[in-house]
Amino acid sequence: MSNRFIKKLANLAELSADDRRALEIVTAHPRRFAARQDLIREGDEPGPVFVVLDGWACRYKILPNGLRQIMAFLMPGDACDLHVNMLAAMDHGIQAIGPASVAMISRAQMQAMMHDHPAIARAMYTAQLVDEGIMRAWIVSMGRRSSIERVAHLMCELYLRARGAGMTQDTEFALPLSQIILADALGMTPVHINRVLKELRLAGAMALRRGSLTILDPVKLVQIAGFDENYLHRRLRQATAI
Amino acid sequence: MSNRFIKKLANLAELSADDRRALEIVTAHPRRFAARQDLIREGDEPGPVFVVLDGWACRYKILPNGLRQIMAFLMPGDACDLHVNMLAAMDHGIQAIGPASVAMISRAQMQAMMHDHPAIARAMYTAQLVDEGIMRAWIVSMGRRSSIERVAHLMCELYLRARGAGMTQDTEFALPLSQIILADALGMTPVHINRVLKELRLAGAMALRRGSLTILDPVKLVQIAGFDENYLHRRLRQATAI
DNA sequence: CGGTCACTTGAGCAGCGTCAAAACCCGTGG
DNA sequence: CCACGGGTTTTGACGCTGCTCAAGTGACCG
Repeated sequence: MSNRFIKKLANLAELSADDRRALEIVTAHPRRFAARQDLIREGDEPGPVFVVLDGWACRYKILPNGLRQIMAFLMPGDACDLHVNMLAAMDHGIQAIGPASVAMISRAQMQAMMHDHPAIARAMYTAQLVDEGIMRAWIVSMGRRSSIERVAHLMCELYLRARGAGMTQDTEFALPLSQIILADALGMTPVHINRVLKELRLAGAMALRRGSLTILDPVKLVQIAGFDENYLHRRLRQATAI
Repeated sequence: MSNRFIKKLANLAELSADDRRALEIVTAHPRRFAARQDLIREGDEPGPVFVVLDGWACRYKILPNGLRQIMAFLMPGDACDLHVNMLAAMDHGIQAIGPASVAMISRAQMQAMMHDHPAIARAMYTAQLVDEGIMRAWIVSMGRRSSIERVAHLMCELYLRARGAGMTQDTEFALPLSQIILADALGMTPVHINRVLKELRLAGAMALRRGSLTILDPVKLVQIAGFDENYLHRRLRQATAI
C-alpha cells in the first residue's frame, strides 16, 4: 500500500519494486503536526527534508508590518528542497495548515537513497523543477492577472496537482484552505477573496465551500484563468539519461 | 583573470586553482547575443546550461493578452537551472536585455565538472538555493508590498547581487534596465514606475538614470523597502559536507 | 448556550491603471 | 553638422479594481 509521496514520484519516473520499498522505509515513521504548528521557522537552521504525507502545509513569510505572504502550498506527496541544509538559516517558515503527518528524512538517509536509487533521484529532481515552475507561475499571477483570474488559476493548479496525487474524485476534491489562507497566498484581502469566490460561483465556474472545491464548468474556469498547464510538466522527457 | 561566474562561485565555496581552471575552460567560448534576442523560448526543448558572463538577461513569460511578466533577472555571473533538461519543454523564455555574452555548457560537460570538482558542485547548488530564495522574495513583494516598497526592494536586491559579483563602485552601479523592463518585472505599468522613481529621487533615497543606479541614502532605501538580506544567504553554513 | 472563528455583505475610498500628449535621448543618414 | 525617426521618459486628468472599515450571520466546540 503506497503513500502519496510514492504515488507522486511514480508519476515522474519509472519506479521499481525496490525503489518503492526504499521509499516506504524512509517514510515509515511520520511525525504529526497540529494545525498552525511550524515544521520549521524563518531563521532556524535547516535540518531534515520534509515530506508531507497527509494534510497540507505552506511556505510563508511574515513582513515587519505583520502582513503574511504564502509562497507555496505543500499537499500530500510534496517534499521540500533537497539541498536546503547547505544554507545557514531558513529564509522562510513552513507551517501545517491543518493537522498533518510529515516524514522527516535526514540528509544522510536521503543521500544514500538517491545514490542507491537513481530513479528516485530523477523523480526528486523533476519534482523540484516543477516546484520552481509553480513559483514562477505564481509570480506571473501576482504581477499580471486580475483577482478573479488569480483565484481561478490557483484552483486549476491545485486541482491538477491533487489529481496527480490521486486525491480527486471526478470534479471535486478536498481543499482545506480558508479564505484567509487563500488571501495570504494570492496577495489579496479575505473580503475580496470572498467576493471573487461568489463571482466564480455565480458564473457557474466553480464552487468552494466547507473544505471542498467543485469544478462546475472546467472549460469556463480554464478560460477565466487563462490557464496553460505546461508549467506543471505532466508530460516529461522520455528516457532521460540520469 | 577570472570572469564574473568564477567570482560569484568563489563567494559560495572555497575554490582551488584547479577548480578555477575547470571553470575557465568551460566558459572559454561564450556566444554573443543581441539585445532582445532569446537564449531559449517557451516551448523549446531545454539544451545546455546558460551562464551569463556579460550583459543582462531575464526569464519571462507572455500572457495570452500580450502582457509580459519577468520572473528573474540574470546578471553577469548568473547561471540557469542545472537540471532543466530533464523536462520536455521550457515553461518560460530567457531573453538578453542588452547585448550579452553567454557561455553554454553541455549537460555532459557540466556533469563531468561537478563530479570532478565537488566544490563547484557545492557552489552551484548553493547558487540555485539563493535563486529560489529570490523568487520567493519576489512573490512576497508582488503580494504584500506597495509599489514604492517593491521598487526599493528590487533595487536593494540588485545592488547586493551586483556587489557579490564585484560590479559596484561605492554607491553606484550599472543597471541597464529600462522603466518598461522594470514595469514588467514588478507587475506595474511603466508610467507608475516612473512616478515611483521620481518619488524615491525626491525622497533622497536613490536615483536611477541613464543606465546606472545611485544609492543616495542606503538607510532610507532599506527602510522604505523593508529590506532584510537574509534571503540572499551571504552568510553560508560553514564547512558543509558535500 | 455562549464564545470564537470564519464567512458574508455594504459603503466609501485610494492606489495604481488608462489614455493622451509632450519632451527627451540617441543612432542614422543625408 | 544637422535633420529625422523610433523608442524611452515624463507629466496630467480621470476611472476602476481592490482595500478599509464596519456590521452582521453562521458554524463549530467546549
